[in-house]
Amino acid sequence: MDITAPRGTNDILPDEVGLWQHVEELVRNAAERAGYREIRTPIFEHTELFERGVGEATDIVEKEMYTFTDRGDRSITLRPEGTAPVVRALVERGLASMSQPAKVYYLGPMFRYERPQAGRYRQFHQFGLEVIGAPSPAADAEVIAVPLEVFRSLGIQDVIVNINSIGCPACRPAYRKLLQETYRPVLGKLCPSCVSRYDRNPLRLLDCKSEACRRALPEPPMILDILCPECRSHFDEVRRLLDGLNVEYAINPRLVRGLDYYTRTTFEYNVGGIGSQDAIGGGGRYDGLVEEVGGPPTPAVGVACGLERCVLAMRAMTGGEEYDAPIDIYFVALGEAAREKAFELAFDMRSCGISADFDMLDRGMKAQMRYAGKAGSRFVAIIGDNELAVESVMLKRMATGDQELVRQSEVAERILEARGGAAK
RNA sequence: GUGGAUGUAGCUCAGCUGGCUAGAGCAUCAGAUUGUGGCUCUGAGGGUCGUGGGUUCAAGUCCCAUCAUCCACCCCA
Repeated sequence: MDITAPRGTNDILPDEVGLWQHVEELVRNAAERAGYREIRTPIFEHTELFERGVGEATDIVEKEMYTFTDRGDRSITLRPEGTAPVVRALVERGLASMSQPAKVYYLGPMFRYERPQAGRYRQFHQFGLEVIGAPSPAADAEVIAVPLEVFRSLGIQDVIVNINSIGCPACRPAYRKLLQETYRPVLGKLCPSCVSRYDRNPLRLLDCKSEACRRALPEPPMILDILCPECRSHFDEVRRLLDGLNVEYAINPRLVRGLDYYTRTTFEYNVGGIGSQDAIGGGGRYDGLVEEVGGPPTPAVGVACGLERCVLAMRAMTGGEEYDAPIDIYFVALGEAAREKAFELAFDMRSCGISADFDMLDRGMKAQMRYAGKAGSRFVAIIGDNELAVESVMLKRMATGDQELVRQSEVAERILEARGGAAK
């Protein structure tokens, strides 16, 4: 076997796809219950969108994008995140004429050229929510709280919510300057990446995990202490709303996120048991992004959550198995004429809304029965010369083993009846 | 991009300090009185031992490179 899946990609095989569909369904339910409507944007965009939107100095743009030149000599990039494309789509398609705020959700693959490890892949999936056109703290609080409902419904326990505010263009520059002043004396002791961040984005020094930096860095001033009055009250109000929902969270003044577009609220969800990539989601407010992408000045907030990490967390908690889709009836045919009849009957069943299958390998009865059993078939209909002669079928209920002769014209009715009577 | 570990059938693994035709369990397929699944028994198919070099009379077993996986750093979902 010399042709394999590209590094960092995964195949979701039929045995596990049920779990994924289950997760996706709960995501959609929660989002739509909260008034979000789905939006689907292209998998690739002009590179410039991410350079401007996500930020030139971010790791994502600097070294993680799948960028290529297409045959028309355009620079194209596989989307590394969902927010910039969503904003671009809404701005381009007439955000101004849409009812405000625009509340949308998305669900799909993202691409980042990173070194793969548990919970980190080059093609991965995210779902996200965006509220565009709402300055209110209620939007921040909602966007933080809705994914928590998804996590709960998935059985993911003990999610830690970290929140912070990183200020706005009115108060952040002063904070940056203050940070640079406090760090200047120890510049020589910092790790190389911190030295380079010192000028470009000193906020990032706050969350450096390197031991050396941890020791060298003096206790930094906290931005929460010097937020402008507007940012301060916005943050307090977000907290008050979360308290009202009984959402537990930790205020983490060191929480800085790696995308340049954030303003004010930032937050992250963490869980244990899935390895070092323990952030299952994160987001924040991005009041400047719409304008950056060419729209009118518009406040906005959003979240994004990693589905692979959610699935990992589910498996860590419960095992997350058992999402098979058993079929209703399997036709076991003996002989040429019976096979033809089974084929037709299977299609009859399907047109009645019943899931039905039949053997197409010309196998013996035993093999057909085994296949039906493994497929989780609720009923098996056996057709041989005896049944053909009386236009019937030997209908067997697999769970009990009971069987009886049923006219072919009445099989569908029987199945529907049995299904209606059952729990589901 | 950096460091560490690992890489034998579809899956989980065994294979001692290099030595004959490379094994097990599970899975798959086929049989076990001729028309009946899940249990049991029997048998079969399936591996250029990740790939490419090298050392050696001889390499799955040693060395180098490369690719991949996992873990940590980094970053984030």
